[in-house]
Amino acid sequence: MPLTEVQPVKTRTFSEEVAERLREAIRNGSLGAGSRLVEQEVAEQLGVSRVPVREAIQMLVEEGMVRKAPHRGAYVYLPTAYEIEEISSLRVVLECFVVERVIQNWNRAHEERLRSIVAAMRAGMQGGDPQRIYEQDYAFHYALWEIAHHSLLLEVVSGLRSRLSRFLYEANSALSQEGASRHVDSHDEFIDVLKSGDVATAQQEIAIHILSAKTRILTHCQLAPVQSPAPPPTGPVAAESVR
Amino acid sequence: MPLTEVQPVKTRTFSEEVAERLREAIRNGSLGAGSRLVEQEVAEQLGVSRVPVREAIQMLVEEGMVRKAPHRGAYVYLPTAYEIEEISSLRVVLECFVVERVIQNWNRAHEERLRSIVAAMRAGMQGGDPQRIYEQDYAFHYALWEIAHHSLLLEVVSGLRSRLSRFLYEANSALSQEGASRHVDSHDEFIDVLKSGDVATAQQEIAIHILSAKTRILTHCQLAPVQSPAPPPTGPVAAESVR
DNA sequence: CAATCGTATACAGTATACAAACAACCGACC
DNA sequence: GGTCGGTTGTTTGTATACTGTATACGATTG
Repeated sequence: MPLTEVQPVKTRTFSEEVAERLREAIRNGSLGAGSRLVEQEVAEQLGVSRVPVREAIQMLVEEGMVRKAPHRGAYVYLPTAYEIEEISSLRVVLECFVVERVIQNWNRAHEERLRSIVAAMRAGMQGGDPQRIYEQDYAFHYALWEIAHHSLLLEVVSGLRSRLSRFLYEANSALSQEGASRHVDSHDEFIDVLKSGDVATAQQEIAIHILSAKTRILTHCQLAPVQSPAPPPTGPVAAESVR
Repeated sequence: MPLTEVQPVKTRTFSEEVAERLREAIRNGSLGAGSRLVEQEVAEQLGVSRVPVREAIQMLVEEGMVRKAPHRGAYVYLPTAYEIEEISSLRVVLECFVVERVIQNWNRAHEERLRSIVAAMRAGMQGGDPQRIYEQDYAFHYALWEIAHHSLLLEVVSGLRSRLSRFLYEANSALSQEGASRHVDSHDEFIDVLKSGDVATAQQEIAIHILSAKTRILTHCQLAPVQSPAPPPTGPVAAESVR
């Protein structure tokens, strides 16, 4: 018996689960910038022991959302405007590389996949569902990364984007109706460019896409005022309500 | 009191210490590809408990030296030739970006710093010290990354290079006398190009540098034979002598 | 004899307990 | 009054014990 349609049981560890909760809490703002992540507190709130919490925090450190120093603990990190610039400039370089490879690998199936994502995005827009737009925007990029067929590139560039996720969500929510509409349309136009095989134009397009996202973040989101060389926030900022 | 030149006392945790030992063991081959890293065993051999070992292994996973699957443990990973290609192609893209920024920021002090590194490299070559050549080669790149003044770029590109470190050391050791000499000279010539401000040429040079390193690795080092979708090596490959 | 299931064993995942380190506070001494 | 030094509390770092899962091997049945 082949037993198709049967998915393997997802075996997520507590660590991953905790990391997901913390990511969510940071993204939606209930864990604001500077909040200290005290292992004991988080563990009690989520009903697990400190070990999974430690590992979860470590994951967030890798992802750039949290910083920590030995014996001094972890806290939610707020990037500076300069760091947003850094991330975006790297994204431009890497996404241009992605585009180059996508065009090399281009085929009909890829086009359909991308078109359907844009369709879902448009549906979300018409339904007034910013969350869905955000998700489909991510799906679009993720599809491009996969089409590029370069697993390491995917890892790096998706990691970069995840560093912006909490701001992108916020900034895109503030998009006007016409703005969102133009945003969605630009994706369809971008597919046309990919299809035409014009690498230079496609790279220019995606660079504009990334830089406009950066601009939206810089104008709509609160960021750290200056370069912050001081590691920990001195004040005991309460880390309330993780779930 | 400004107290420049004073570095904070580095308070290394056991985790970092263990990670360093494991890295070294992998680099010098005493932990060969496919060796399983059993937490209990490593902990006993190094005289610490399992917790620091877990964290150390996690670090190596981030660095790409080790893979792990839930409930199945960790093992030393041997990249495929394709993955070496992936790493190198990304390095080309990123180092070209580095070069662009280095030229933008170029000044006299930077030139002197790079020249002195090449001088040390040449000394190591004449002294027949391949270890030193390797170190100075790293120092050269690290200096470039710093001059680019882009901390995230530094993080990403240095991480990429660390994935190659164990192979670069091996491949560069096999360099002939004249080969090493040409290698060193090429660094001085590269500084000249940077000084001239010719971005395109500098990018071409560094691309050649990276791709020749790749070729050396592919020809001199043993790599995984095929794409390895099978995560763990089934056989209980003994993990002998970590220290 | 083959295929499948049960059972044992090994090891990662998790919980709890203890020790060490940092930071803040407070008192003493210049 | 300010600085130095001890003292205490909080929090991380580490050790140990326990639980759950995966794999292998042997038992059982057709």
